[in-house]
Amino acid sequence: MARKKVDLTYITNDSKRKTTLRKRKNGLMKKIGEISILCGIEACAIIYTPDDPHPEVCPSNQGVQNVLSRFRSVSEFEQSKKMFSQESFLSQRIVKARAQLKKVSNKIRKKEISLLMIQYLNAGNIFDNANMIDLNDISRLIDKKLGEIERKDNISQA
Amino acid sequence: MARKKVDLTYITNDSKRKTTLRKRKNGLMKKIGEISILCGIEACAIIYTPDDPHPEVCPSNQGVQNVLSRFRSVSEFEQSKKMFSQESFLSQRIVKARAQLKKVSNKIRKKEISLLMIQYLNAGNIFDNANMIDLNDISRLIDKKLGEIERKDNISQA
DNA sequence: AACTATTTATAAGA
DNA sequence: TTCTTATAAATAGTT
Repeated sequence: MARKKVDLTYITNDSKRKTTLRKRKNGLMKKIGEISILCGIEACAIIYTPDDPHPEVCPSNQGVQNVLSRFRSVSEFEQSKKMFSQESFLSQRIVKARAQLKKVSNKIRKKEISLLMIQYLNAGNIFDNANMIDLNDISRLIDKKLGEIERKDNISQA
Repeated sequence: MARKKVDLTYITNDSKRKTTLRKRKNGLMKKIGEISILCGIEACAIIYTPDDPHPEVCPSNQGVQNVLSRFRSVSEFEQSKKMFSQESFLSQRIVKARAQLKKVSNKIRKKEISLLMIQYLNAGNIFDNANMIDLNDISRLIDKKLGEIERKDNISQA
């Protein structure tokens, strides 16, 4: 919108496109802020720019930042690798039990993931930093469910 | 913006606020569409309206819809409940094994969830309906990791 | 990065 | 709610 009516097609000129992106991104983020304040709602925009491997999230909230930084610390993945190696001492019998649990936990996990996705999509939660993207909540949920299984066997948590 | 300069504070009048929300939401969604096309990027807005328990996602893509509808079908949760009951026949020994796996799988799960969050936050994937929010991908990843554990015990998948 | 001529968005009114 | 319209805001092209 300005000197000329814009036709809604991909801008092939690289510098023009980049400029337009910068300008419109700013405008968009401003609008998000405005609608949030004016209407007392939660709104969020995610813009993925080609140069930056990380999407621009607005408003930049702590919860999202936490998850991002957590992911970036690859060390966690290294830890889990080590953990796997340590498992090698387990007996065949336990392995069979695992196959059982695997079936159950796969299902549980699917529910968990659906739930997580919903919590994320539920923008009301996105901004509730205290509750939202805290993975501990998910872990607790899992613990509870696994606890249910264990209770069925009249065994307290090992 | 119009007849009067808007002051950036919460609109207390209910009907006015609702009208403004509707208008600005439309504008915002339009802008999102424009920037996506003009700049050849992926952009996404999530707006949470008080009345609707489900946030408005733009662009409404199939992947997100799938997850939402999956969650809404509560029957799935009922199914998983039944599954848990069926587990009651399991022996003490298996229960002990479970406690072991629980520790492992909790850690795995945390990685999984971090990864999922990232995939979601990575807007480039949001729009890749074929790859993104398909929970089967996650399941496959989990299977692979559990497979790794089982391999350590020289046991093929049960 | 700043500047305008215009287009676009939209607050208020009908 | 929908349409209209005056005005504010956004922004395409320019400098």
